[in-house]
Amino acid sequence: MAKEHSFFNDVYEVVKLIPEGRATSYGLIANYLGTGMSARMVGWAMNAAHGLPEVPAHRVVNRNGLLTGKAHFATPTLMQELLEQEGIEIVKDKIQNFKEIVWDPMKELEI
DNA sequence: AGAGTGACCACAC
DNA sequence: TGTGTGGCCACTC
Repeated sequence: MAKEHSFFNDVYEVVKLIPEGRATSYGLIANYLGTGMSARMVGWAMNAAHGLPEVPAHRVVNRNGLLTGKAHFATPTLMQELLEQEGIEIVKDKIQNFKEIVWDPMKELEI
């Protein structure tokens, strides 16, 4: 454990910065962190983020805006519920206006 | 130390 | 929601 400067920590920091009503994708985070970071690693980090309530993993979806990780939440519907609560429209586990609500750290944080 | 796996992404068919 | 394959890096056995 000893978090130190693991990759996960960086991912968590970015995810925590995601504003309400917005969402981002694994690839965007990976692209933002760059450095050998791959989208799979972001997913892996999220897997470790399971016990971190401070990390809104429900705001992280795949590039299509599809809630691929919903199965990993407490309940399969929890992810959608949380997102809808923030005003995000979801149909069939997919964010409708994803490209409009997407929060790209590379643009928002401007490296 | 080699192989398998993963909450992905991009490309080809 | 099309399906299949390769690639990416870290972790586990």
